[in-house]
Amino acid sequence: MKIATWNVNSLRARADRVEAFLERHDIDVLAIQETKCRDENFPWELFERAGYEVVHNGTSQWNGVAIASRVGLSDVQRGFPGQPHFGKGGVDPQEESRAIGATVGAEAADGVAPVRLWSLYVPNGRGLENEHMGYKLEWLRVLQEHAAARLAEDPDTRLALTGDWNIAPQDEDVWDIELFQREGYTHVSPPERAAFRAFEDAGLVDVVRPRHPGPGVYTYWDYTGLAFPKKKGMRIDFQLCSPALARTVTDAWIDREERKGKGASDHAPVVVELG
DNA sequence: ATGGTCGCACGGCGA
Repeated sequence: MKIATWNVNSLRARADRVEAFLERHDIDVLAIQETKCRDENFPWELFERAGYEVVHNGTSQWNGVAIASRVGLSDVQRGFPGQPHFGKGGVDPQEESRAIGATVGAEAADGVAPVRLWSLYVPNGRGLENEHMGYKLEWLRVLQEHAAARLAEDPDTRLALTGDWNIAPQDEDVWDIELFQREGYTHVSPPERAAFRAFEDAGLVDVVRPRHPGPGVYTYWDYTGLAFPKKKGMRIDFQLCSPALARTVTDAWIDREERKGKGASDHAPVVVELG
């Protein structure tokens, strides 16, 4: 079973690319971030045509997460328990469309057991002193508690937290760490990295890094300033797997080719294969 | 080349 996660930066703008990606790599399950649409604008027919069930959490033109599967899709959760809300200046806090969970793989033809999968779009943080940063850290804290509790109640759980984490956990995960530290950039700050490490401390495993160690291995390149050809990228998209699931991973990789050419998302898909 | 990159509510904001 092949599971991919991909921040598509608008599903409608990327519809042809998404369809071609699913076919090219024979993807069974796709966790999508930044659909950038509400349900009424969601391209349902794309997935129907391609033979996938799909579920979506999209409440505005921002954010939006989805899971598409051709091997079963059940027990959908829109948002995780206690997911923090955000309102500018604390006014009218809303739950943003940044998380959707579902069980996939119950109908896997290869006999692979079901997986509890989350498609996550972690808040950006925007600046070290910005109110979005506190929101980001709290959002991650509650998500980590949820994942750790699931692992504690069932150490054999097959859980995957996938998506755009908006954190570069290691110095080698950005093209110039000295620049990032000098300028006080987000994504590399100690509190953000501690928030990410807490997931690893709970037992979740980045199954891609051991197979594709850095430096220079990225999942995101800014649209501006020719960042992609200049190799100025960041590794911020991850598939974190519970120990029981990580043990069954047979391959994992980043589809850097997908970042090439006209009409690419600024993120590359991250693919994991389970045996 | 006085810009520079995309996406979304068409235009200022988010990344």
